[in-house]
Amino acid sequence: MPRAAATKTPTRIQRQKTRAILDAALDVFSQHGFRGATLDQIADAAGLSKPNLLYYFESKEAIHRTLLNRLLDTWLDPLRQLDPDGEPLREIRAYMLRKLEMSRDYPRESRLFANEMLQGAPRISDEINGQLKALVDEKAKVIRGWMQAGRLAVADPYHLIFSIWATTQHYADFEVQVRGILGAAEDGHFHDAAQFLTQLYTSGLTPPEGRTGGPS
Amino acid sequence: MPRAAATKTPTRIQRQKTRAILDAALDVFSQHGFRGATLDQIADAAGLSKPNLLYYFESKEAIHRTLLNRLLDTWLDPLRQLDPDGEPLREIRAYMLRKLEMSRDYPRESRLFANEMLQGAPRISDEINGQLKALVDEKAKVIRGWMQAGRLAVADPYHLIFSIWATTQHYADFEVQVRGILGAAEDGHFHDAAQFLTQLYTSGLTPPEGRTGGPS
DNA sequence: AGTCGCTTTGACCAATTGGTAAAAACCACG
DNA sequence: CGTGGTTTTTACCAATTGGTCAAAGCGACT
Repeated sequence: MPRAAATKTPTRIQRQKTRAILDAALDVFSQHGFRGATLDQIADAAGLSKPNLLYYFESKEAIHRTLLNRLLDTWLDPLRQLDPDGEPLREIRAYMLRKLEMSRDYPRESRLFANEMLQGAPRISDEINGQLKALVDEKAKVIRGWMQAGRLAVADPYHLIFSIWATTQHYADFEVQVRGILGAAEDGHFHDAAQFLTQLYTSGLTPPEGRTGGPS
Repeated sequence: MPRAAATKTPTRIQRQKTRAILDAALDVFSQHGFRGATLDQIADAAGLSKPNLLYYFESKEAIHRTLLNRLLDTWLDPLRQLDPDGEPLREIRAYMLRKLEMSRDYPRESRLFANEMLQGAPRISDEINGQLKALVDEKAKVIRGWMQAGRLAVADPYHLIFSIWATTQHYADFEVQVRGILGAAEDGHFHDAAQFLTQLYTSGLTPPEGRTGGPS
């Protein structure tokens, strides 16, 4: 029984079922939050009986914890890729677009995260005050460096990052609202969003006049 | 018994208790969502017994419905105030600031709304496709008018509105995250946010060159 | 074919959940 | 100070919830 910390080699069935469970759980948790989700719902969605589900995961919380842990890694990746040696404006825009793509490709993950935040991040606050804060601090420093070098309009780098998070995740988290107002679109309006946000951040961050640092 | 549609004059006690219940319910629902909230939690927070609570409201859903109805009204107010006859850039900025103030002063309402969206808006989709859409359509047309008159940089007005919603509500909905990264501040960093967003939208929406419409 | 370990099931539990019924307590008003 | 309506409590309920347990089923390998 895999219930006590991975027994050596996970069987093919084990990997397969675990994946099905996590996928189903992502559906349910991202929609209803931790408290609002039930094991029966998850088991149903995964095509298993509840006891069978609990054969693969110790508890409801264990499933949720697993999801959150996996999430944070991929979630922070776009920011990690922000290159201190790149061209500032291009880097910011590319970061924003990567986040937007994440919202498009992983909306459930975005909503899972949002749900956790709304609840006061009871099971993820450590990571927020740890990993996440550290990474944001680091990148904020990079951005501030660019600004001080005159290669980017001066603005608070933290709030800049927040605004990128907010605007991009909005299309996943508030998808229903967007669809309600703009109607259903094949790509969920991500193309238009990308264009709008590119423009907003381009004109919002282009430095006023002469470039200090760049080549010619 | 007030349980069957308001009996004429609501007693002082009735008004008082109903308010306490709604306030407590706002706390609980905004944190845990509809499914995740329990009547016991709400009753506790309101300082009542569960049966006593159910003396004032028919059901859990009735409480939630009441909250959502009241919410939508105040929620759309900032947008309603957007004045077609005002100075475009000032109007947009003022709207953004009003929304930001709402996030600061009514964070629970913001989270209640967010929770409902995350769940797919099962009990509010009518209003979204009705009232909300109508208002947004109307104001988007106003904004597009400003853009076509050269009084505002050209951009998709819908996505502009979405970005304002996203950036401002972020400070309420993701408050834990903001606090985790920036530390606790008296005003929850709303001053800095206001400054950043003002700058972003000002430079992002200022029309490129000659003003067409305005007085000299 | 047998068997050993992995997987699944059915029956079950205690706690919690939304909600009810009726009696008791309270309160304003004549 | 009593009385009629309002408010609150006590005692319940059936359904759902997260979770357990032992028995049954299954599958790969000898």
